[in-house]
Amino acid sequence: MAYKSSGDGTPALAGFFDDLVRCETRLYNALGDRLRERHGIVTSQYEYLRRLRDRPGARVADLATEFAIGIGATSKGIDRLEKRGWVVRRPNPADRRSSLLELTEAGAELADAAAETFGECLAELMGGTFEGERLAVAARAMSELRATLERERVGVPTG
Amino acid sequence: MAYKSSGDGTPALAGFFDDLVRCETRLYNALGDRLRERHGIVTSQYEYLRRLRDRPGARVADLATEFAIGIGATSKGIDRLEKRGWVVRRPNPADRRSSLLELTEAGAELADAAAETFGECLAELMGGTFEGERLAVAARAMSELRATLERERVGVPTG
DNA sequence: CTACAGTATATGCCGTGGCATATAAATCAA
DNA sequence: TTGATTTATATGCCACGGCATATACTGTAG
Repeated sequence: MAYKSSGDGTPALAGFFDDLVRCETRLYNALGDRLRERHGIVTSQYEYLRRLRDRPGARVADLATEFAIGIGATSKGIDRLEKRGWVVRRPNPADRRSSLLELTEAGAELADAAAETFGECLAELMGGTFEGERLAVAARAMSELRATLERERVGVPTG
Repeated sequence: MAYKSSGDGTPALAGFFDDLVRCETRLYNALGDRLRERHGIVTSQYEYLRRLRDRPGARVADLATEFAIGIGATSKGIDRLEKRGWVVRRPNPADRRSSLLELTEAGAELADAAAETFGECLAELMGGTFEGERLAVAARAMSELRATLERERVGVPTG
């Protein structure tokens, strides 16, 4: 009878969600502060760059699906990176409606430098609390939750 | 030598952070969809209402600190709830610069109804993956990480 | 009491995302 | 082929948060 699923407001799940949101907010803010001061980008931009560095040739829709944000927002996000000279849209030979996205040389260099900052900062922020067994357990849980949410297409914005 | 703290990009922490952000985004979106259709509010507004229901008399700055968002944003968020008749700013007898925030009767009813929706939805979304021991372990980890981040005032916006 | 530093909040401008819609291209039906 | 439908993206309008600043008030030094 532990962990009732309703009626009592599922306090365990609600508490977990609350902690999840607060951790995400603070980490995202803190990483953004550091990335901004060192590289002039924010966390969401770092995520685009890293994704395109690791797997070039993605389409706008691929990024939108992965980040669970809208396609319009993704298109505008790529516009901003393109204007700054870090990303290029190359024609997609298989489908002229879409483009294949790639980092420019400057974009690749920025992605590498920002990844270094990102890793350092994350280690500073979480290294003390999260290491070894605790990190492994929490990471596995979040990974499986993520897989479930993605499989069921939970929380995908409209456009 | 496991879990190096830099150079290799701290893959374990980076992967965990990535999963954390994706889970948060999808859950926040999905809860917002449901709350919007049933009650005409979004997740962030639910969070204000629940907080004020559970602990009335908070000031704007108290909410900003708890949610790790700016004071300006919090003030505007409360404006919107006040315009809809769910929250009132009462004069603070101890300090005329600030107000004490309370739910109206309509606000309290909404908070209760929305909490029911919120709990149900969360159970649908996470109940399968997260129960029993796994939930307990992940919840403890996130709770301690949150406590650390709050203690060290990580990721607090400027204004 | 007065001046001044500090605090709490409100407001303006900007960037970013959601949603609706527009446009172009691919796909399908006949 | 032609027209209808679907798909992929771009764009416009709105809501919301960050940051800078303005305003009102508090506390303190003299």
